[in-house]
Amino acid sequence: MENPKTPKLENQICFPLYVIAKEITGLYRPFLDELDITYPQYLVMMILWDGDGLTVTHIGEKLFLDSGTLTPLLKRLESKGFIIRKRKKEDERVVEVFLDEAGKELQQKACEIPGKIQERLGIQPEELLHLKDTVLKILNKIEHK
Amino acid sequence: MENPKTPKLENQICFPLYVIAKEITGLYRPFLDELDITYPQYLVMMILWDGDGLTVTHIGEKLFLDSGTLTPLLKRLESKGFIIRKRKKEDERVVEVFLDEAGKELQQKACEIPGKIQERLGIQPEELLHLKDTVLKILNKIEHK
DNA sequence: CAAAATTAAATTGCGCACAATTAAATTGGC
DNA sequence: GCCAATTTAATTGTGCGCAATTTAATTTTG
Repeated sequence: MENPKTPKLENQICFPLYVIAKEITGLYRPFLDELDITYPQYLVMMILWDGDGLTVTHIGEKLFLDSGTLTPLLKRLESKGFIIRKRKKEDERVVEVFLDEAGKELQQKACEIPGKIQERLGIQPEELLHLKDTVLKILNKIEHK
Repeated sequence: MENPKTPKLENQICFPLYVIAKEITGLYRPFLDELDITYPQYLVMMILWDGDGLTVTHIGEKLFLDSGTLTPLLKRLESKGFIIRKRKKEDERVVEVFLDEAGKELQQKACEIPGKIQERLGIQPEELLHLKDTVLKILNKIEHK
């Protein structure tokens, strides 16, 4: 402990972010358990509810994930009947992802989640928006270097 | 997409937090690679540099991690010579964690990291402090319910 | 004191996250 | 048209992260 420059947990900015991300996904867990999906799977489903037929690469760009993470995740969603993976005819390298029936039904059930989370968080929406703005601004800086 | 309450990625507060936590740990990676440790291992080492001899449970409370995560992580740190795990004589259930020689040497090398990260982030320290305050405030609310 | 309850860590099992490599399809250059 | 380069997913391997269970030690209780 001689060196005054020794990194300390309480000086870290990344650590609180790492913790809060874990804690908030923990808040989602009971609700997502009922839908039989995980938080990363929920992220994928949200993208597809907004319009399906996206490629694995495109989903990865939106979520900052690579095929090493997505391929097995998508296979799990497919095996549960939430999505369908189809190789594109014009380019057999590409896999397009579509909603399956159970995935469309899931959408209705998922509509209750945001409200429940907000309630559980108990924080002013403006404050959350401000936090989000700050985070997005920093993310933008990190990405563009 | 009929239901207007359908959760959307761009409305999520958790998603940007999840992304920024991943991105910032990504910034640490090249520097931590040189020390042959991961980010979670770095968190443990920071705690020990501040004073060693803590129990697994105590470390877990500081990092919000359980023994299922910590036990194998600590074994990896031990096998690399950074720490030593010792069962307490007065209570054999308890494992206390101490710095080993390589772990003390690591401390000196690690002192350069915070500066390099801050440089790479290129963000005003005040802004980071404000972000941290906001996150800690929200974390406090979540914890105490 | 002995049985029950509690506590601490380890173990098991599953699902990310990511680097590195591989396999297959497509594109571009000559 | 053919070969090299590129692109897209999939695969392999390692390390978290967490729920659930197990094991062992200690404490509490009757």
